[in-house]
Amino acid sequence: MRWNEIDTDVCSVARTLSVVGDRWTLLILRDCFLGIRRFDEFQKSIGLSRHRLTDRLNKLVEHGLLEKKQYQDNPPRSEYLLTEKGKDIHPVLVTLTGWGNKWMDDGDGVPLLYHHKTCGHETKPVLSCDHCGESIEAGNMYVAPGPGILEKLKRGASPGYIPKRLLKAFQTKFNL
Amino acid sequence: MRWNEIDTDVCSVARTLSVVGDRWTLLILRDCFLGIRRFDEFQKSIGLSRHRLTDRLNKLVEHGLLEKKQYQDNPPRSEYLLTEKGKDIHPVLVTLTGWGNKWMDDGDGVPLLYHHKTCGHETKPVLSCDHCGESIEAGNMYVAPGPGILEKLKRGASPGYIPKRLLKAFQTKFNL
DNA sequence: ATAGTAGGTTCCATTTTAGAACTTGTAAAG
DNA sequence: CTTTACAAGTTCTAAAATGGAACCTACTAT
Repeated sequence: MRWNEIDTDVCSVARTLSVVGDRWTLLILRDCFLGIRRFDEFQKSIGLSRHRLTDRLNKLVEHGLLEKKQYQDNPPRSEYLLTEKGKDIHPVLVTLTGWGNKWMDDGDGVPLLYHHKTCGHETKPVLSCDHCGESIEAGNMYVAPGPGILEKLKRGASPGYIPKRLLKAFQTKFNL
Repeated sequence: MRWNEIDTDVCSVARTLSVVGDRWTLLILRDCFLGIRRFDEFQKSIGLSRHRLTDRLNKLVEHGLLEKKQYQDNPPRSEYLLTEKGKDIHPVLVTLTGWGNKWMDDGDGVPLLYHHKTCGHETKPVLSCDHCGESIEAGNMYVAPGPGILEKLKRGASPGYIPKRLLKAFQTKFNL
């Protein structure tokens, strides 16, 4: 399978990765959250080739995570700004950072610390349930088929990535 | 810059991506959380070439996110199990899923829904502060230099990705 | 007149990847 | 006792993606 086919997978992880799942793209978005907006700033900050950067920025604009805005006419110069869709990537960067802070320390300690304006303290963001507020971990949650999968199952197509035993459980439970 | 150099970057996002930031690796981990353990299951589920799969699984074992465990001797057959370090990737997958659910719907609705065992309800996990419990968003948090960056600044090296204005703010605030 | 800045594009050598075929060892089916 | 299937890889080759350097354009400052 080619990478550019995974955006049609019936999986939100795969679909998200089809947009941000290549080398560099998440680093570009990291930079955006740190206030970087211009081509050369991205290039110096990240160190990828100008060639790739052009391509990645264009893709992010195409996908609607960044907006390209001309800030002067002559010569034409533009900057790249996060859209609502782009800003929504923030939790992904926060969880990636959390893992790196915990598992990829090089001995000098955590590179950057987060502070929460609301309470004024240093913070290690954790996932919690939007319903009850309690913490969400791999062990206290489970997945159920959503409309996206049920729709495909009804049409006879089964999303390949769902393990057989899970699929059977779904079929039994939902009479498919 | 080559991709395999980014693990030395003074940034937890970059360091994390040096492990899970290529095509396929996060899909392999997604499968692990769905209960997949064996080579052929991964291959059928994800559809990447066997060649790549071998390589990715080996890297995940090398980095300590998966453990390779022989479950029969003759012929030798093994399965890949999540370690503690691997299980800690869960929040990353959850936030990626959240973004995909919101922004990459193909019209059929959300593929998979999360349920929270603790409260019994469907849940959309959100990030919250481990100190006060209130929500964490891009707008109500900020970054400060941690020991990892301060250490490098004292040695005269400045992590390239920090924007100049942010670096200056750090230097003023911390007398560097 | 020369150098610098900003935002690219073009070219080529190198690296990475996909896909198919092949391997090894066992067990089950005809 | 020969073929087929399964599991987990390995090997090979063509195609695609990438990094790095050089080039281009249109100003501005020295």
